[in-house]
Amino acid sequence: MPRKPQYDRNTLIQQARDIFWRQGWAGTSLKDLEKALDMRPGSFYAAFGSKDALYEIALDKYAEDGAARLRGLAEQNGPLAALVAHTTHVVAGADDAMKACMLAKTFLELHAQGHPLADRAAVHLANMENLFCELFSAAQVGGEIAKDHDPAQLARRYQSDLLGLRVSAARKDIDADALAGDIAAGLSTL
Amino acid sequence: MPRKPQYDRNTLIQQARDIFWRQGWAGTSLKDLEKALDMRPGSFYAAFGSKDALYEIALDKYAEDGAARLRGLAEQNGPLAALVAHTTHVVAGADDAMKACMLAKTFLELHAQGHPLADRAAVHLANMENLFCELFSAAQVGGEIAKDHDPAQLARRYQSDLLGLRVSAARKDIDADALAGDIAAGLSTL
DNA sequence: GGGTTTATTGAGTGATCGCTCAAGTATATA
DNA sequence: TATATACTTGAGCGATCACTCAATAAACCC
Repeated sequence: MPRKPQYDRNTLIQQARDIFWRQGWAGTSLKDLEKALDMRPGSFYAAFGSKDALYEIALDKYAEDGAARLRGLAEQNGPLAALVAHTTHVVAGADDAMKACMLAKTFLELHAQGHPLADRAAVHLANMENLFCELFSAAQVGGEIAKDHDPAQLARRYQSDLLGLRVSAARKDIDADALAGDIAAGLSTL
Repeated sequence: MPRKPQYDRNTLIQQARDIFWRQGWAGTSLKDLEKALDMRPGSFYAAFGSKDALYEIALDKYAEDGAARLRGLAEQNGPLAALVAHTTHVVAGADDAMKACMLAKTFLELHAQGHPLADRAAVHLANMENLFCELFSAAQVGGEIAKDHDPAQLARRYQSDLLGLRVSAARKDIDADALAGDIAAGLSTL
């Protein structure tokens, strides 16, 4: 009976994630999305419901992919090496505007308006901080870092450092690799 | 002959700076400004020319006031103590959304659009980084920190840490004072 | 192939955006 | 008090915003 959609939903979500990530919430119009996804308004709203709904899907995908990637690194190379590798990886992309964290950008843009997406971004940030905490704990258990540190404190500080790095990395007058190296070096002295 | 304006221009700029700082560029409509400044459109455009022009004035004031404050701290307490005090001061305000740096918020929001205000914010960030560099240099000359550091590297790292701190401080689930303490403590071990 | 179901199209909705301008008002000098 | 010179007002401009919906086209089952 039915007719199947022409598009691949997952691809569309990835494209939407990238354009939202780069341009932000207010900076991305429906015209931008229609152009990037090659969809007409009717199809768009049939598929996703609203701009906000798609943003939420894209934000969730961003957070899930990031966490999954770090978990994969930890399984392969151990917790501390994963954190070190993660530090340099997050600023390795080509697009400057996408070096900054989408969660941070979303939170900063929408927090003052009380927008639900800001709360959701904050939850994702907290989850990521918890993952960092787990990895620091595991690194302690494995003897990679000294026992006299509080993993939660290390996680809070590391996430803050990462956010700063990723804001700085979006600037073209900052040597992001050197800055990432400084932060990664700090991890190795724990 | 003429008639003097009812408002105090400097006060208006401060109010505009605060609302832009909190709500961002796209998040602040002319209606918001008219309400906050108690001005009708005609007066607004006679006084400032455009929303962008006022944002630029507000951004410049933000940057100048911040730099002047830090310079004052350095003259009173010396360069290193100034940096330590600055760290805790920037996250001491009451409004969460104004704990994040206005320069960073502006840059992140407008960079991808190629908006001139993003470039201006980046210049202000670079100027602030240079001021940090001067203070680290002075701290070295004064023997407050070891000689084997590169002041420019310290400045880059410190600014990045500050930006991360100020993003984190906007979240209500983060202990900003503790995080600021961690960063300030790091300064004292140099 | 006929009938059903769903995807797709694109003109068009009301609301809001930043902004203009002619008319009115207040203050200074003469 | 008369006149000149601003400042202030607010209705309303065209453009763009996110979004809707009736009409059309395509793919499936029988």
